Amino acid sequence: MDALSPLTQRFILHFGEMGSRWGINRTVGQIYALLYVQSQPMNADDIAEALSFSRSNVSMGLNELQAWRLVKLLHKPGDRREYFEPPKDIWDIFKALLEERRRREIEPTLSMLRDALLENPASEADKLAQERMREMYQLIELSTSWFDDVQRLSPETLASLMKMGSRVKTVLDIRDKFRFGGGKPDADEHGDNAAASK
Amino acid sequence: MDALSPLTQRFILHFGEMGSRWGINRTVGQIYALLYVQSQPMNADDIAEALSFSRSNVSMGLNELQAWRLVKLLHKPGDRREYFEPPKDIWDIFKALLEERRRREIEPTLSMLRDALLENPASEADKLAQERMREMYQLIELSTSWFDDVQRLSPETLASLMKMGSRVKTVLDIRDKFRFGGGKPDADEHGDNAAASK
DNA sequence: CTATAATTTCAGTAATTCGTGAAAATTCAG
DNA sequence: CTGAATTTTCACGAATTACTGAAATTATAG
Repeated sequence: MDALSPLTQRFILHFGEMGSRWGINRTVGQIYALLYVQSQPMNADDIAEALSFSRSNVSMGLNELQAWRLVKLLHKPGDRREYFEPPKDIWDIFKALLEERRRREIEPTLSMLRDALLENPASEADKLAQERMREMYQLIELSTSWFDDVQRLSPETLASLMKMGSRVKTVLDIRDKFRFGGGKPDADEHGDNAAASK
Repeated sequence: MDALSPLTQRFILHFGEMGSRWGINRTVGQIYALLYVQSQPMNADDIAEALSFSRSNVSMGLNELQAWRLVKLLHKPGDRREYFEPPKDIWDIFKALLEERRRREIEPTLSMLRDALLENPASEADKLAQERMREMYQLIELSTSWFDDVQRLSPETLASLMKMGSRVKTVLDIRDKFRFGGGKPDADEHGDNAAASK
Protein backbone atom coordinates (compact mmCIF):
# COMPACT_ATOMS: atom_id res chain seq x y z
CA MET A 1 0.00 0.00 0.00
CA ASP A 2 1.18 3.49 -0.80
CA ALA A 3 2.58 5.57 1.97
CA LEU A 4 0.22 8.24 3.18
CA SER A 5 0.77 11.74 1.91
CA PRO A 6 1.60 14.40 4.49
CA LEU A 7 -1.76 15.99 3.81
CA THR A 8 -3.60 12.81 4.67
CA GLN A 9 -1.37 12.15 7.62
CA ARG A 10 -2.18 15.43 9.25
CA PHE A 11 -5.85 14.84 8.75
CA ILE A 12 -5.62 11.42 10.32
CA LEU A 13 -3.57 12.55 13.27
CA HIS A 14 -5.98 15.37 13.97
CA PHE A 15 -8.93 13.03 14.14
CA GLY A 16 -6.98 10.71 16.35
CA GLU A 17 -6.62 13.53 18.84
CA MET A 18 -10.19 14.65 18.43
CA GLY A 19 -11.54 11.17 18.75
CA SER A 20 -9.98 10.83 22.15
CA ARG A 21 -11.78 13.96 23.31
CA TRP A 22 -14.97 12.20 22.43
CA GLY A 23 -15.83 8.76 23.61
CA ILE A 24 -13.97 7.27 20.66
CA ASN A 25 -10.34 6.40 21.19
CA ARG A 26 -7.39 7.57 19.18
CA THR A 27 -7.05 4.40 17.15
CA VAL A 28 -10.65 4.34 16.09
CA GLY A 29 -10.55 8.00 15.17
CA GLN A 30 -7.54 7.45 12.96
CA ILE A 31 -9.03 4.42 11.27
CA TYR A 32 -12.13 6.33 10.43
CA ALA A 33 -10.26 9.34 9.18
CA LEU A 34 -8.28 7.07 6.90
CA LEU A 35 -11.36 5.36 5.52
CA TYR A 36 -13.07 8.67 5.08
CA VAL A 37 -10.32 10.28 3.14
CA GLN A 38 -9.36 7.34 0.96
CA SER A 39 -12.77 7.17 -0.68
CA GLN A 40 -12.26 3.53 -1.53
CA PRO A 41 -12.99 0.45 0.51
CA MET A 42 -10.10 -0.91 2.54
CA ASN A 43 -9.52 -4.19 4.31
CA ALA A 44 -8.12 -4.61 7.77
CA ASP A 45 -4.63 -5.47 6.62
CA ASP A 46 -4.36 -2.36 4.49
CA ILE A 47 -5.46 -0.28 7.42
CA ALA A 48 -3.09 -1.95 9.83
CA GLU A 49 -0.20 -1.35 7.51
CA ALA A 50 -1.09 2.22 6.65
CA LEU A 51 -1.42 3.21 10.29
CA SER A 52 1.10 0.81 11.81
CA PHE A 53 -1.40 -0.69 14.16
CA SER A 54 -1.57 -4.33 15.09
CA ARG A 55 -4.00 -6.38 13.13
CA SER A 56 -6.05 -7.11 16.22
CA ASN A 57 -6.28 -3.48 17.14
CA VAL A 58 -7.69 -2.72 13.72
CA SER A 59 -10.15 -5.52 14.09
CA MET A 60 -11.45 -4.12 17.34
CA GLY A 61 -11.56 -0.63 15.92
CA LEU A 62 -13.57 -1.75 12.93
CA ASN A 63 -16.00 -3.54 15.15
CA GLU A 64 -16.53 -0.42 17.15
CA LEU A 65 -17.11 1.56 14.00
CA GLN A 66 -19.66 -1.00 12.93
CA ALA A 67 -21.40 -0.72 16.27
CA TRP A 68 -21.63 2.99 15.62
CA ARG A 69 -22.99 2.21 12.15
CA LEU A 70 -20.28 4.39 10.71
CA VAL A 71 -18.91 1.89 8.22
CA LYS A 72 -20.42 -0.47 5.76
CA LEU A 73 -19.03 -3.91 5.21
CA LEU A 74 -18.59 -5.17 1.68
CA HIS A 75 -16.80 -7.84 -0.30
CA LYS A 76 -14.82 -7.84 -3.47
CA PRO A 77 -15.43 -10.68 -5.89
CA GLY A 78 -12.79 -13.36 -5.53
CA ASP A 79 -11.44 -11.89 -2.29
CA ARG A 80 -12.33 -13.42 1.00
CA ARG A 81 -11.32 -10.45 3.06
CA GLU A 82 -13.78 -7.92 4.37
CA TYR A 83 -13.68 -4.41 3.05
CA PHE A 84 -14.99 -1.35 4.78
CA GLU A 85 -16.14 2.03 3.66
CA PRO A 86 -17.97 4.95 5.22
CA PRO A 87 -21.24 6.19 3.78
CA LYS A 88 -20.63 8.14 0.62
CA ASP A 89 -22.61 11.11 1.79
CA ILE A 90 -21.16 12.88 4.76
CA TRP A 91 -24.63 13.83 5.80
CA ASP A 92 -25.34 10.17 6.42
CA ILE A 93 -22.27 10.00 8.60
CA PHE A 94 -23.50 12.95 10.58
CA LYS A 95 -26.89 11.38 11.04
CA ALA A 96 -25.44 8.07 12.14
CA LEU A 97 -23.38 9.89 14.72
CA LEU A 98 -26.32 11.81 16.10
CA GLU A 99 -28.50 8.76 16.16
CA GLU A 100 -25.97 6.67 18.00
CA ARG A 101 -25.09 9.29 20.55
CA ARG A 102 -28.73 9.72 21.18
CA ARG A 103 -29.19 6.03 21.78
CA ARG A 104 -26.20 5.77 24.07
CA GLU A 105 -26.31 9.00 25.98
CA ILE A 106 -29.56 10.85 25.62
CA GLU A 107 -31.98 7.98 26.02
CA PRO A 108 -30.46 6.61 29.22
CA THR A 109 -30.46 10.09 30.68
CA LEU A 110 -34.06 10.70 29.76
CA SER A 111 -35.01 7.40 31.25
CA MET A 112 -33.19 8.15 34.48
CA LEU A 113 -34.88 11.54 34.68
CA ARG A 114 -38.29 10.08 34.01
CA ASP A 115 -37.83 7.62 36.85
CA ALA A 116 -36.65 10.33 39.19
CA LEU A 117 -39.59 12.53 38.31
CA LEU A 118 -42.09 9.80 39.04
CA GLU A 119 -40.83 9.44 42.55
CA ASN A 120 -42.42 11.03 45.56
CA PRO A 121 -40.22 13.84 46.80
CA ALA A 122 -39.15 12.92 50.31
CA SER A 123 -38.31 16.45 51.33
CA GLU A 124 -38.37 20.07 50.36
CA ALA A 125 -34.90 19.64 48.87
CA ASP A 126 -36.10 16.74 46.76
CA LYS A 127 -38.92 18.86 45.49
CA LEU A 128 -36.50 21.48 44.33
CA ALA A 129 -34.24 18.85 42.84
CA GLN A 130 -37.12 17.43 40.87
CA GLU A 131 -37.95 20.88 39.62
CA ARG A 132 -34.44 21.18 38.23
CA MET A 133 -34.60 17.75 36.74
CA ARG A 134 -37.85 18.61 35.06
CA GLU A 135 -36.25 21.63 33.40
CA MET A 136 -33.45 19.45 32.17
CA TYR A 137 -35.84 16.84 30.90
CA GLN A 138 -37.75 19.41 28.95
CA LEU A 139 -34.68 20.93 27.43
CA ILE A 140 -33.39 17.59 26.27
CA GLU A 141 -36.74 16.65 24.82
CA LEU A 142 -36.88 19.94 23.01
CA SER A 143 -33.48 19.68 21.47
CA THR A 144 -33.84 16.09 20.40
CA SER A 145 -37.08 16.85 18.65
CA TRP A 146 -35.12 19.56 16.91
CA PHE A 147 -32.59 17.04 15.74
CA ASP A 148 -35.34 14.75 14.59
CA ASP A 149 -36.58 17.45 12.30
CA VAL A 150 -33.14 18.05 10.93
CA GLN A 151 -32.64 14.36 10.35
CA ARG A 152 -35.76 14.22 8.29
CA LEU A 153 -34.44 16.60 5.69
CA SER A 154 -33.49 14.80 2.55
CA PRO A 155 -29.80 14.52 1.79
CA GLU A 156 -30.36 16.24 -1.51
CA THR A 157 -31.86 19.26 0.14
CA LEU A 158 -28.90 19.44 2.39
CA ALA A 159 -26.43 18.82 -0.36
CA SER A 160 -27.73 21.53 -2.62
CA LEU A 161 -27.95 23.80 0.33
CA MET A 162 -24.33 23.29 1.11
CA LYS A 163 -23.25 23.69 -2.46
CA MET A 164 -24.99 26.99 -2.66
CA GLY A 165 -23.54 28.11 0.58
CA SER A 166 -26.94 29.11 1.74
CA ARG A 167 -27.71 30.54 5.07
CA VAL A 168 -29.82 28.45 7.28
CA LYS A 169 -32.29 29.99 9.53
CA THR A 170 -34.20 28.35 12.28
CA VAL A 171 -37.67 29.50 12.88
CA LEU A 172 -39.92 28.81 15.76
CA ASP A 173 -43.30 27.71 14.68
CA ILE A 174 -45.40 28.16 17.70
CA ARG A 175 -48.58 26.24 17.52
CA ASP A 176 -50.26 28.45 19.98
CA LYS A 177 -52.63 30.97 18.50
CA PHE A 178 -53.73 33.00 21.44
CA ARG A 179 -50.51 33.46 23.31
CA PHE A 180 -48.81 35.59 20.71
CA GLY A 181 -51.85 36.61 18.77
CA GLY A 182 -50.28 39.95 17.95
CA GLY A 183 -47.63 38.72 15.56
CA LYS A 184 -45.09 36.11 14.82
CA PRO A 185 -42.08 35.90 17.04
CA ASP A 186 -39.74 35.87 14.10
CA ALA A 187 -36.51 34.48 15.21
CA ASP A 188 -34.54 37.66 14.69
CA GLU A 189 -34.16 38.64 18.25
CA HIS A 190 -30.51 39.37 18.17
CA GLY A 191 -28.42 40.83 20.88
CA ASP A 192 -31.21 41.40 23.29
CA ASN A 193 -28.68 40.43 25.85
CA ALA A 194 -31.13 39.26 28.40
CA ALA A 195 -29.22 39.38 31.59
CA ALA A 196 -32.59 38.88 33.13
CA SER A 197 -32.15 35.20 33.64
CA LYS A 198 -35.25 34.41 35.54
CA MET B 1 -24.10 19.16 55.60
CA ASP B 2 -27.18 17.04 55.10
CA ALA B 3 -26.70 13.65 53.58
CA LEU B 4 -27.84 13.45 50.00
CA SER B 5 -31.22 11.94 49.34
CA PRO B 6 -31.33 8.75 47.27
CA LEU B 7 -33.02 10.70 44.51
CA THR B 8 -30.19 13.17 44.33
CA GLN B 9 -27.58 10.48 44.65
CA ARG B 10 -28.84 8.63 41.63
CA PHE B 11 -28.88 11.81 39.62
CA ILE B 12 -25.30 12.57 40.61
CA LEU B 13 -24.02 9.11 39.91
CA HIS B 14 -25.62 9.10 36.51
CA PHE B 15 -23.90 12.29 35.51
CA GLY B 16 -20.65 11.00 36.82
CA GLU B 17 -20.93 8.11 34.38
CA MET B 18 -22.11 10.30 31.57
CA GLY B 19 -19.43 12.86 32.16
CA SER B 20 -16.77 10.25 31.61
CA ARG B 21 -18.26 9.40 28.23
CA TRP B 22 -17.70 13.01 27.35
CA GLY B 23 -14.41 14.76 27.79
CA ILE B 24 -15.34 15.60 31.37
CA ASN B 25 -14.26 13.16 34.05
CA ARG B 26 -16.42 11.46 36.60
CA THR B 27 -15.55 13.79 39.43
CA VAL B 28 -16.35 16.92 37.50
CA GLY B 29 -19.60 15.45 36.28
CA GLN B 30 -20.67 14.65 39.82
CA ILE B 31 -19.71 18.04 41.15
CA TYR B 32 -21.75 19.73 38.50
CA ALA B 33 -24.74 17.49 39.00
CA LEU B 34 -24.63 18.32 42.69
CA LEU B 35 -24.44 22.04 42.10
CA TYR B 36 -27.18 21.85 39.54
CA VAL B 37 -29.60 20.01 41.71
CA GLN B 38 -28.99 21.84 44.95
CA SER B 39 -30.08 25.17 43.53
CA GLN B 40 -28.07 27.00 46.11
CA PRO B 41 -24.44 28.10 46.01
CA MET B 42 -21.99 25.71 47.62
CA ASN B 43 -18.38 26.07 48.67
CA ALA B 44 -15.62 23.61 48.02
CA ASP B 45 -15.71 22.10 51.49
CA ASP B 46 -19.40 21.38 51.28
CA ILE B 47 -18.90 19.69 47.95
CA ALA B 48 -15.95 17.66 49.14
CA GLU B 49 -17.92 16.42 52.09
CA ALA B 50 -21.10 15.70 50.18
CA LEU B 51 -19.30 13.66 47.55
CA SER B 52 -16.43 12.31 49.66
CA PHE B 53 -13.78 13.72 47.39
CA SER B 54 -10.55 15.19 48.55
CA ARG B 55 -10.53 18.90 48.91
CA SER B 56 -7.90 19.25 46.22
CA ASN B 57 -9.87 17.17 43.79
CA VAL B 58 -12.83 19.44 44.25
CA SER B 59 -10.62 22.43 43.72
CA MET B 60 -9.40 21.08 40.41
CA GLY B 61 -12.88 20.13 39.37
CA LEU B 62 -14.23 23.56 40.11
CA ASN B 63 -11.45 25.12 38.12
CA GLU B 64 -12.32 22.98 35.18
CA LEU B 65 -15.97 23.95 35.47
CA GLN B 66 -14.93 27.56 35.51
CA ALA B 67 -12.85 27.05 32.41
CA TRP B 68 -15.98 25.69 30.78
CA ARG B 69 -17.86 28.74 32.04
CA LEU B 70 -20.37 26.41 33.61
CA VAL B 71 -20.27 27.89 37.09
CA LYS B 72 -20.33 31.35 38.51
CA LEU B 73 -18.20 32.31 41.45
CA LEU B 74 -19.76 34.35 44.22
CA HIS B 75 -19.18 35.34 47.81
CA LYS B 76 -21.34 35.51 50.86
CA PRO B 77 -20.99 38.54 53.12
CA GLY B 78 -18.78 37.79 56.08
CA ASP B 79 -17.54 34.52 54.60
CA ARG B 80 -14.16 34.27 53.02
CA ARG B 81 -14.81 31.09 51.11
CA GLU B 82 -15.77 30.96 47.49
CA TYR B 83 -19.22 29.78 46.55
CA PHE B 84 -20.23 28.34 43.22
CA GLU B 85 -23.47 28.06 41.36
CA PRO B 86 -24.53 27.13 37.85
CA PRO B 87 -26.53 29.55 35.74
CA LYS B 88 -30.12 29.67 36.91
CA ASP B 89 -31.48 29.06 33.46
CA ILE B 90 -30.63 25.69 32.03
CA TRP B 91 -30.70 27.21 28.60
CA ASP B 92 -27.65 29.23 29.56
CA ILE B 93 -25.92 26.05 30.63
CA PHE B 94 -26.71 24.50 27.30
CA LYS B 95 -25.35 27.49 25.45
CA ALA B 96 -22.17 27.56 27.49
CA LEU B 97 -21.62 23.93 26.69
CA LEU B 98 -22.12 24.39 22.99
CA GLU B 99 -19.94 27.44 22.91
CA GLU B 100 -17.10 25.78 24.71
CA ARG B 101 -17.19 22.59 22.71
CA ARG B 102 -17.16 24.69 19.62
CA ARG B 103 -14.12 26.57 20.79
CA ARG B 104 -12.25 23.42 21.77
CA GLU B 105 -13.27 20.97 19.11
CA ILE B 106 -14.92 22.57 16.13
CA GLU B 107 -12.65 25.55 15.66
CA PRO B 108 -9.39 23.58 15.68
CA THR B 109 -10.87 21.15 13.20
CA LEU B 110 -12.05 23.88 10.89
CA SER B 111 -8.68 25.50 11.08
CA MET B 112 -6.93 22.24 10.24
CA LEU B 113 -9.26 21.69 7.32
CA ARG B 114 -8.76 25.21 6.03
CA ASP B 115 -5.02 24.72 6.04
CA ALA B 116 -5.30 21.40 4.30
CA LEU B 117 -7.57 22.83 1.65
CA LEU B 118 -5.18 25.64 0.87
CA GLU B 119 -2.43 23.21 0.07
CA ASN B 120 -1.51 22.11 -3.41
CA PRO B 121 -2.59 18.52 -3.93
CA ALA B 122 0.54 16.50 -4.61
CA SER B 123 -1.27 13.65 -6.27
CA GLU B 124 -4.55 12.38 -7.56
CA ALA B 125 -5.19 10.81 -4.18
CA ASP B 126 -4.60 14.12 -2.46
CA LYS B 127 -7.08 15.73 -4.78
CA LEU B 128 -9.73 13.24 -3.76
CA ALA B 129 -8.80 13.63 -0.12
CA GLN B 130 -9.23 17.37 -0.39
CA GLU B 131 -12.61 16.86 -1.97
CA ARG B 132 -13.71 14.85 1.03
CA MET B 133 -12.27 17.41 3.39
CA ARG B 134 -14.14 20.14 1.61
CA GLU B 135 -17.41 18.28 2.12
CA MET B 136 -16.63 17.95 5.78
CA TYR B 137 -15.70 21.57 6.08
CA GLN B 138 -18.95 22.63 4.52
CA LEU B 139 -21.05 20.39 6.70
CA ILE B 140 -19.41 21.68 9.84
CA GLU B 141 -19.83 25.26 8.76
CA LEU B 142 -23.44 24.62 7.99
CA SER B 143 -24.24 23.05 11.30
CA THR B 144 -22.40 25.58 13.37
CA SER B 145 -24.18 28.44 11.68
CA TRP B 146 -27.33 26.58 12.60
CA PHE B 147 -26.30 26.53 16.22
CA ASP B 148 -25.44 30.19 16.05
CA ASP B 149 -28.98 30.94 15.08
CA VAL B 150 -30.33 28.85 17.88
CA GLN B 151 -28.05 30.50 20.35
CA ARG B 152 -29.33 33.88 19.38
CA LEU B 153 -32.85 33.11 20.45
CA SER B 154 -33.73 34.89 23.63
CA PRO B 155 -34.03 32.75 26.71
CA GLU B 156 -37.61 33.88 27.14
CA THR B 157 -38.58 32.68 23.71
CA LEU B 158 -37.05 29.36 24.48
CA ALA B 159 -38.48 29.20 27.93
CA SER B 160 -42.01 29.83 26.77
CA LEU B 161 -41.47 27.42 23.98
CA MET B 162 -40.53 24.71 26.39
CA LYS B 163 -43.32 25.50 28.76
CA MET B 164 -45.82 25.24 25.99
CA GLY B 165 -44.33 22.08 24.68
CA SER B 166 -44.38 23.58 21.24
CA ARG B 167 -43.16 21.94 18.14
CA VAL B 168 -40.07 23.34 16.62
CA LYS B 169 -39.73 23.50 12.93
CA THR B 170 -36.58 24.18 11.03
CA VAL B 171 -36.85 26.06 7.84
CA LEU B 172 -34.34 26.55 5.14
CA ASP B 173 -34.06 30.11 4.14
CA ILE B 174 -32.17 30.17 0.90
CA ARG B 175 -30.29 33.31 0.29
CA ASP B 176 -32.06 35.59 -2.07
CA LYS B 177 -29.53 35.35 -4.83
CA PHE B 178 -30.84 33.56 -7.82
CA ARG B 179 -29.01 30.44 -8.54
CA PHE B 180 -27.91 31.58 -11.96
CA GLY B 181 -28.31 35.27 -11.40
CA GLY B 182 -25.05 36.23 -9.76
CA GLY B 183 -21.92 37.09 -11.64
CA LYS B 184 -20.16 34.07 -10.21
CA PRO B 185 -20.48 30.65 -11.73
CA ASP B 186 -21.87 29.43 -8.47
CA ALA B 187 -18.70 28.03 -7.09
CA ASP B 188 -17.22 27.67 -3.70
CA GLU B 189 -18.69 30.15 -1.33
CA HIS B 190 -17.26 29.14 1.93
CA GLY B 191 -13.80 30.29 1.06
CA ASP B 192 -12.63 31.54 4.39
CA ASN B 193 -14.56 34.49 5.59
CA ALA B 194 -17.45 32.40 6.74
CA ALA B 195 -15.54 31.25 9.76
CA ALA B 196 -15.33 34.78 11.06
CA SER B 197 -18.72 34.42 12.65
CA LYS B 198 -17.33 34.41 16.11
C1' DC C 1 2.71 43.13 59.23
C1' DT C 2 1.30 38.71 61.17
C1' DA C 3 -1.50 34.92 61.71
C1' DT C 4 -4.54 32.02 59.76
C1' DA C 5 -8.07 30.68 56.62
C1' DA C 6 -8.68 29.30 51.97
C1' DT C 7 -7.08 27.72 47.71
C1' DT C 8 -3.81 25.73 44.47
C1' DT C 9 0.04 23.00 43.04
C1' DC C 10 2.29 18.85 42.49
C1' DA C 11 4.69 14.45 43.12
C1' DG C 12 3.45 10.04 43.90
C1' DT C 13 0.32 6.33 43.45
C1' DA C 14 -4.05 4.16 42.21
C1' DA C 15 -7.22 3.17 38.65
C1' DT C 16 -8.44 2.97 34.06
C1' DT C 17 -7.84 2.54 29.30
C1' DC C 18 -5.16 1.12 25.33
C1' DG C 19 -2.60 -1.88 22.15
C1' DT C 20 -0.32 -6.17 21.29
C1' DG C 21 0.78 -10.99 20.17
C1' DA C 22 -0.54 -15.51 20.69
C1' DA C 23 -4.12 -18.56 20.51
C1' DA C 24 -8.84 -19.67 19.38
C1' DA C 25 -12.61 -19.41 16.39
C1' DT C 26 -14.68 -18.82 12.00
C1' DT C 27 -15.07 -19.03 7.11
C1' DC C 28 -14.72 -21.04 2.81
C1' DA C 29 -12.25 -23.11 -1.38
C1' DG C 30 -11.21 -27.41 -3.00
C1' DC D 1 -14.06 -32.80 5.40
C1' DT D 2 -9.55 -30.62 5.46
C1' DG D 3 -6.66 -27.02 5.83
C1' DA D 4 -5.39 -22.47 4.85
C1' DA D 5 -6.96 -17.74 5.08
C1' DT D 6 -9.12 -14.49 7.83
C1' DT D 7 -11.07 -12.59 11.86
C1' DT D 8 -11.84 -12.41 16.85
C1' DT D 9 -10.80 -12.98 21.66
C1' DC D 10 -8.18 -12.16 25.55
C1' DA D 11 -4.48 -11.87 29.08
C1' DC D 12 -1.00 -8.96 29.88
C1' DG D 13 2.21 -5.05 29.91
C1' DA D 14 2.35 -0.13 28.45
C1' DA D 15 0.47 4.30 28.51
C1' DT D 16 -2.64 7.48 30.14
C1' DT D 17 -5.60 9.61 33.33
C1' DA D 18 -7.55 10.40 37.94
C1' DC D 19 -7.12 11.24 42.88
C1' DT D 20 -4.79 12.23 47.11
C1' DG D 21 -2.16 14.40 50.94
C1' DA D 22 1.38 17.42 51.93
C1' DA D 23 3.47 21.57 50.94
C1' DA D 24 3.29 25.98 48.80
C1' DT D 25 0.77 29.93 47.64
C1' DT D 26 -2.61 33.47 48.03
C1' DA D 27 -5.84 36.34 50.39
C1' DT D 28 -7.60 38.85 54.27
C1' DA D 29 -8.91 39.91 59.13
C1' DG D 30 -7.12 42.04 62.85
